[in-house]
Amino acid sequence: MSEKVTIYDIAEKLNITAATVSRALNNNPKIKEATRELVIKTAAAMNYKQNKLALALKSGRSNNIGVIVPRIDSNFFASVIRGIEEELYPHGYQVIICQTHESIKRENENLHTLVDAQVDGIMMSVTGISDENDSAFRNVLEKNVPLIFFDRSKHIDGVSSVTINDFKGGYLATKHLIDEGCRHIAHLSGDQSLDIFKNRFLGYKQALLDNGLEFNEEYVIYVKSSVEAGKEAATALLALQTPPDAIFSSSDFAALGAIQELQNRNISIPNEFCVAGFSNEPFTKFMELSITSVDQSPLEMGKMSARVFLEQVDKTDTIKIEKKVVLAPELHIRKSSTRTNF
Amino acid sequence: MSEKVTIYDIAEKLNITAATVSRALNNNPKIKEATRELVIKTAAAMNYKQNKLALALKSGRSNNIGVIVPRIDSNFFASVIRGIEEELYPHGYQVIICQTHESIKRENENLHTLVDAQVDGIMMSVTGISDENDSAFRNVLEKNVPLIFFDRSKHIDGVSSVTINDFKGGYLATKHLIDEGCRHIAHLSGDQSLDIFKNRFLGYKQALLDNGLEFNEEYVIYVKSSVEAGKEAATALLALQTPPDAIFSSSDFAALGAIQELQNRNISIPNEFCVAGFSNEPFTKFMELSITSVDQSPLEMGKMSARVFLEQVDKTDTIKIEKKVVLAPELHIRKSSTRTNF
DNA sequence: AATAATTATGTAATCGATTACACGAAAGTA
DNA sequence: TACTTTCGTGTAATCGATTACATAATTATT
Repeated sequence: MSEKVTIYDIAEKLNITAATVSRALNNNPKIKEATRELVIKTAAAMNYKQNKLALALKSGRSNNIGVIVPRIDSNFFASVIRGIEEELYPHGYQVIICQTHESIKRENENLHTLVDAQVDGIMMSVTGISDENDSAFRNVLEKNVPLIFFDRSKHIDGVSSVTINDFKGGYLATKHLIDEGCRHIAHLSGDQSLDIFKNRFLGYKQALLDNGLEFNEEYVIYVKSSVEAGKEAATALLALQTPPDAIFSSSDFAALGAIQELQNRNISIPNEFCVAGFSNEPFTKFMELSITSVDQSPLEMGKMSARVFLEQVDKTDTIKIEKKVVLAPELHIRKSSTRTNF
Repeated sequence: MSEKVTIYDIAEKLNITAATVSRALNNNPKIKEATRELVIKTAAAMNYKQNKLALALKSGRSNNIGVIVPRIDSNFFASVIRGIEEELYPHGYQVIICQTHESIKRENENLHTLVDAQVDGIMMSVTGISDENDSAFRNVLEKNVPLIFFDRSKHIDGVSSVTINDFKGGYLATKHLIDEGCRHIAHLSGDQSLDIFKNRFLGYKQALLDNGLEFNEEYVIYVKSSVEAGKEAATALLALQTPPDAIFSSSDFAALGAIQELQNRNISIPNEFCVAGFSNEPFTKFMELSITSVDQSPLEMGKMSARVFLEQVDKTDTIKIEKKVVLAPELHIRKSSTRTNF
């Protein structure tokens, strides 16, 4: 019942060769129409299924693509993957997922494993901890496997990327807080080895300067993306001689933590204090005190990454294409920063 | 630079045959120690990488497993996948993900594609819309591919499953609402073709009966898992002659919608009305009015599914193993249902 | 020293599909 | 009729690794 039917079985039954069967099934124009029909009919009758592994070995293409993310159970990464899968599904690619848990070692292992498995492309969000050793990336490129960074990117020749304009995102959020009347705006940033955090920070800074506000080193705190870290940061900021009256956080989770801490101290949001986050996590709009946040359009980012991959694959691999797509961030203004509503 | 090194290249360089190289690399005991060392050293020097596709073709095992879920961008499914990936990583399996978007057609396509790609196992959460045609599942089993259902399961011979005790989850949540003094408890259920919803419903019903409360057909509403559906359901319930004083929802999203609707009508939670949800989505504990919910331990569910798979793979495939693992649900009691705190 | 037993390696088939090349048959041309 | 094209199919190599079987080389046994 479970015996596999091969083109040889079909060939034997029809008294022809496997080559003819193969050609008939692949719509090779050199095959007589009658033969083609007969083969196709017989193949269907015998429940023939092409052996993808044999095809992969012969062609060197596995029809799999690999996706590497820090972790999959975050709404952002899961949404990007959703976008990738949906865009690639009609093209017959399967998506293999790998998690790094922010470990460089794991990232390198995943890169090697994917190359060894002969995936046709790799899309990834790099892990934070900077590593001078680019050998794993180089290995990918040397094997001519298209590599695309999304969101968290690195500057490596030959690698395309799909990111959002984090500078603009930081700028928009900060400008909005200024417009709401905040004058002492603090910033929760993240791992500075990642461009995304550096750029959000720079956008924040520029918005301050463009609007005649002083940039204050003390107002910048580097945190992990967690509720707890946000609480601690808020505590630290409130202990300053001149505490801020707003926070722009590079992480929605840290923003939530800060809000919780502020509320514990009976500081009224948004009247006394405004908060804006980044990523537009689903919970930001669910909260009773909904949280203003910068949307990164993860679904679109995933689809775009997939499209960039499709453009690169099958191209004459002599010409290296390096495409940089930058998506526009979108500020979602909500209660945590809307004084005009009150 | 990117030419692939094969065992033939190594063999040629050492003036031996590929068979010897293969045996040396696979620690075959029949190989002279000196030869083995020489081969291994040379392989490393030449930067040899085993061609996984060739191995897969020869062995019939791809070292890939497939995971099919309705969608990946839900915290629950993403967490299960995380668990699967983490458990399988040390064993060298790669995880291919597929989404059905609740479409039977898509589910069947995914099943066939995965079988065609010769995955070594499939783990999935079935899609709701019931389908009498089990041929896609049968195809998987006929090909001797281990199949494991998690969370949303179906009764099919030869298929193992990892679920939680949904009956108990429904019972616990309802009992808790009763203990808080609620006497008219409504229930938001889901697609009745899925066991998970039926069982949560049955648990709810049994808790009512065990505690001398009447089961009222009018109090049961079938909703989609969305905020909007929860709002509509709450509206409908409040329009009843005797409106309920509590809701046990099979979905956290619907529970949230109901809460929002109740708050809009200035109904005080939990004093006048209690609400409990299901799934323990991250946002339930983030809310200012945190939501009581039943936890399904998705990470553990994923890991357990992976373990069941590992037990089944490599077993003499004459003996069909069918394992049913039922995890215990855990009720997380929060503000939305805790009158004693007030 | 002759034979048996053991050990290490080579030969060739296999997994299933694709495809360059060869060749016979049919059709077209002079 | 004889010769060139065209068409359809067969032959056999290939992708890269594994492995049953055969054989050569070495060691053990009497």
